[in-house]
Amino acid sequence: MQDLEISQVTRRSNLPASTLRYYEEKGLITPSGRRGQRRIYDPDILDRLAIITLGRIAGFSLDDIAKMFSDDGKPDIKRKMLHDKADELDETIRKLSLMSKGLRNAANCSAPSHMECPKFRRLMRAATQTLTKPRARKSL
Amino acid sequence: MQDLEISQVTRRSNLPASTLRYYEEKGLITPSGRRGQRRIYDPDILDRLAIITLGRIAGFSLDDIAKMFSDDGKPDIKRKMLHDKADELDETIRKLSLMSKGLRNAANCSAPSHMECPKFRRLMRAATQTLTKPRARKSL
DNA sequence: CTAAAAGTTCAAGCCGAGTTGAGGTCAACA
DNA sequence: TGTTGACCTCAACTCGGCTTGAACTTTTAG
Repeated sequence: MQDLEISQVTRRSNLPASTLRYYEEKGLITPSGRRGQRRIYDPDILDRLAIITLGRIAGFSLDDIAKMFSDDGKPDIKRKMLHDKADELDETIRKLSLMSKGLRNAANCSAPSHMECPKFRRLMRAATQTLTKPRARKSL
Repeated sequence: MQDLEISQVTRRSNLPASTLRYYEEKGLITPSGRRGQRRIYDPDILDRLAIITLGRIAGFSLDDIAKMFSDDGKPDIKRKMLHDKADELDETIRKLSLMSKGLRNAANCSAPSHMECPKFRRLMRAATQTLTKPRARKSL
């Protein structure tokens, strides 16, 4: 049997069943059918879940991710959206790199209070000169 | 006058006063004093807020950020923590880069349903092969 | 002197992203 | 045959990170 039960999906996606049901409720995924009352999934679901998870890591909201999937009329709109998301991401990456650099710097700096290290502070100020949209997170 | 009123801080940090008070309550910042009942801040606060904001962008929780600031006994513990955070960040950056690449790819792909583009899917599966801690976000 | 603007506290509310729990169903196996 | 375990629904709860609102107190400009 090709199709997956929810337990298989949870095992292979590393997401709890409650999350899968929640994603379904939000319209992010759809089981390919039911066997009795039980959901059955096409193996494709795993790719989709991977994309969703990655999107979450990237800081997108579930709604944003849903939009990326949606076939909303004009494909051009979607293309543009995807590009925009990518741009957003690149900007975030830029900042994260600075942050990482800053953290390592602070770790190696011998200033009395590490976080007050002048080098570090310079980096940080530079990094925040373009204000963006961060995202709050919960561990997965 | 060297010291800043809360309104100056909000203007220069781009954070609402309510957030500043909230950060204070959480122990992330401390006003240098009060003039009457009103908080006054040392200009240094701006660096600190920049760091906090950047940390948030990077996906750290306020608690994590507080720990980065804290002078918890052994400086070695902190050094290690900072390095660990930086590593975490680098891993996130790696994934974000993949995601960005994937998005641009999908945007340019002419597969009927972009998100189902095989190239994209391959990228995504690759990207999630190491499962990490993402973070949920709110716009700032 | 007075009225508006800018602050303050404190409790309650909001949102996203799930998680938890009570109570029910169903299939399989000893 | 019955009990176990995997699944189901639905509502309620949690948690982090703020925001909002009511009620009150300065500060400052005219």
